[in-house]
Amino acid sequence: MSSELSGSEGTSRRERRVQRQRKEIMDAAAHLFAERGYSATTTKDLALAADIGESTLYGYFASKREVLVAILSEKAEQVDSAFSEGLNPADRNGLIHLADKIMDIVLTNVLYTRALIGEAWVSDEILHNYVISRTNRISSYLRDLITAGVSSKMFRPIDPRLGARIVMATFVGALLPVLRGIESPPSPKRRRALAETVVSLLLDGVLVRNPA
Amino acid sequence: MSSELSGSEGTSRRERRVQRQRKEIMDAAAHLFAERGYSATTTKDLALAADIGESTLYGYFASKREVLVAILSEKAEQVDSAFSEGLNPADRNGLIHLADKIMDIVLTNVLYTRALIGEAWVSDEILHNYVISRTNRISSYLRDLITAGVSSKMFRPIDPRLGARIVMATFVGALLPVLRGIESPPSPKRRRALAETVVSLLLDGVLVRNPA
Amino acid sequence: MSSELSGSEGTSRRERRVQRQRKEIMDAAAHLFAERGYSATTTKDLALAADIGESTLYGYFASKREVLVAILSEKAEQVDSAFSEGLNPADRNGLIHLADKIMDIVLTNVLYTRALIGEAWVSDEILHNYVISRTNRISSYLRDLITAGVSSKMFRPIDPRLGARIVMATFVGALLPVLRGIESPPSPKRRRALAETVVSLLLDGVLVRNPA
Amino acid sequence: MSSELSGSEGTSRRERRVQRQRKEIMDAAAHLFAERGYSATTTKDLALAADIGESTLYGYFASKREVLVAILSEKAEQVDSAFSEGLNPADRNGLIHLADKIMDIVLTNVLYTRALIGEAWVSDEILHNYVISRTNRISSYLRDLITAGVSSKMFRPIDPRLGARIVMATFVGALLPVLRGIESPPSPKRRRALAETVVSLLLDGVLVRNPA
DNA sequence: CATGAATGAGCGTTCATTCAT
DNA sequence: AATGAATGAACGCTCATTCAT
Repeated sequence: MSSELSGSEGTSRRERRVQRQRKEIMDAAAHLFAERGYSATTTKDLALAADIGESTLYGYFASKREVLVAILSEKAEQVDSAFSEGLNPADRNGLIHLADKIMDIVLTNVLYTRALIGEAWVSDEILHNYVISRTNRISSYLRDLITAGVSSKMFRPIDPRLGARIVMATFVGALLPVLRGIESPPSPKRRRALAETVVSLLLDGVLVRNPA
Repeated sequence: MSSELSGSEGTSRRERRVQRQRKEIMDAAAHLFAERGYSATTTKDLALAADIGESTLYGYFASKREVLVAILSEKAEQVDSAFSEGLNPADRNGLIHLADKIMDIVLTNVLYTRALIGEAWVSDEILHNYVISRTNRISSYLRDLITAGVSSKMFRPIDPRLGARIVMATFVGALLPVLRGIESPPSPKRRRALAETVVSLLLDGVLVRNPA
Repeated sequence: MSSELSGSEGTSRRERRVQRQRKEIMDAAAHLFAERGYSATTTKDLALAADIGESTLYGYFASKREVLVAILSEKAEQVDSAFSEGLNPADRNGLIHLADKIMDIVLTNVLYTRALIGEAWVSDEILHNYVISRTNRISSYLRDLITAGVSSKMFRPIDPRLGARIVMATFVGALLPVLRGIESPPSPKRRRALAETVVSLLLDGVLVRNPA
Repeated sequence: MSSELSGSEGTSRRERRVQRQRKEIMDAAAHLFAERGYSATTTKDLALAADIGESTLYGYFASKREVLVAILSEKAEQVDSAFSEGLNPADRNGLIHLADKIMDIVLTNVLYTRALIGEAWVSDEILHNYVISRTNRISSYLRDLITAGVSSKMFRPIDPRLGARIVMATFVGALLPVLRGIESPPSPKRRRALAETVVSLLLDGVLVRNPA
């Protein structure tokens, strides 16, 4: 009956409150980091946005940079776990689903991703730990896919390396305006349509076939 | 006798010297802004890199931000003049040439572009004045191209808006790693090959045709 | 039944517990104050060393400075009571015993004394209340001793004021390295030997006598 | 005639001004460090005392600690150079002169020395670099002196180590009240008298000789 | 009563900009 | 025209103390 007993899994009420507060700070911070960049965001801004005293921040994070790292790490975990479910899209529908999923992950974390890219643009450490290590996995997956497509004669004989790069480039470029905040995120419906168009374009090209 | 008289066309020797100094400062600044971002670059850094006193800076620019604006404006002019020569690539070779040219412009100004993107990522003012106003023109051109292609039955009936976006996305995404400094710029030869592959992929898609 | 009633003499069980806790805090604090100084010791350090919550401290002391004052007052009491037993060393053995005793008091309270000196070095209040008021008594005792020695023709006619000062200086200087932690405290045996040497040197000087 | 030429030794007018300003800051700082200790002195205090802006400080010193180090290093140099002139006091007058000299050095640098001791009391680094390295040299010198005195049968057979320690202790203890600011520095005359008494006491002891 | 959490005040330090020369 | 020196404002961060539980 006591509060000690009420937490059955070792996460006491206090600990949960700490986690909630951390999350609130991280959300507010992601917002600011995304909007004006890490360097240009002050701890005063963070405190104000999270509605706490400036020094209270340091009860939850050891430094301003730790807030950034916590944000990015959390996001990284989410992305990793999302991709850990096997990706085996051999057909057109599978590809569309994959494209849709990637966009879903990015778009439901717009702020986090925007902050990530902003800092990765100037920090090699962030770039390698949180971007390249992730994109390498996707790139590797795409290369395998293309190689399989080519050897099964379904695809024209293109360089898998180059092909993978172009596919990724297309997605990255397509998502940038949303991440930057120029465009509002597409509805699930429009997202699906975009995925279909991209996949169709990649597979079929833009030219009319069989100009019989 | 005086320097006033020696320059008959308004660009006196003194003025030319000022312009040369401004340019040197801008080059050094572009380097630093690109590498570590505008916010994280100090005026001391700028002065050191340009080999002048910290206060001398203010003889040439009204503020640190003015240096950034000057850099971006100069770049914008270059890009605009590059695109002002009519772009009329109706055929495959014209498209390849266009792709090559865009990449050329970006890649011969890596530092400037990197600095531009870095700051446009956080500043709406920079974004609209120096990025969107530029991309809109390219986008508009691509839409026209696609519309023409579709109505002439050369292209499959795709949404010109979406098509233009995807084409641009592909280029942007492909150039990002070079801008960020992960990859070294491609040689003219490899650049041409890349342009050909991209255009080929866009036009023909990846699937084998005539699975007759 | 209540704790109020259980303690018939004013020192209830609770009060004893409070005193014990205060003592524990003071011991931990003396350690820290001695090692790094009062200013450089944080209340967090104190709480950690005393194994209590940071705010619990304020249940036992009104402020950080109160902890210091409590430490010094306790030490002052000990010293006073140690000296209150009459000091009447008229002969060489008595002097040696006195020297030994002073060193004993200081050395069994190294931490306290080190903290005291450290703070007295910068705080006039501490200096006068806890150092000078104590040293004056010893000084006065020594002056009497010397005066007696001189008038009984046992000592050469030296200024008692100056003599007392030099004797105290010798002891203070000799103990500093131990207080500062450069040297480990001497064993009782070595302490006695030191006392003998000092007294011998003071009484007899270093020159060979009667080289007759 | 130009300012370039006026500085004949490479120390330009500017450089001299910088050195003067540094010195002024160091003097003000020594005062404050001596009075309230290094930890308890803020950069604001320093700036106020030196009558400059708080940030101006950093044009002359890299950090608050650098100010301390500069003060102590300068003092160390003075002491070293003072002792570098050979110390060869074989007779009573030589000893008195030595004692007088040591006191002179310390007393003409009361503030510096007080700051030094205050910080050496809590910082091992300061203690070893600026105190022990200095005292070791004096101690070594005194041991040699005593050894010589003993082997020439002028001194009674005492342990040179212990003897040196006691001599130093006497001086240190005697100077402490002045350093701490309890007593004003003695006049040269009184200083000489003190030196004579100390040496006399050390050599002859306090007891009357030839109690025939 | 003990405590983790919160915080205002202030710390040492940096920086874009101005000023005196 | 060029600059070293100066600085107010603000930075990221710490700390003695208070408060809610």
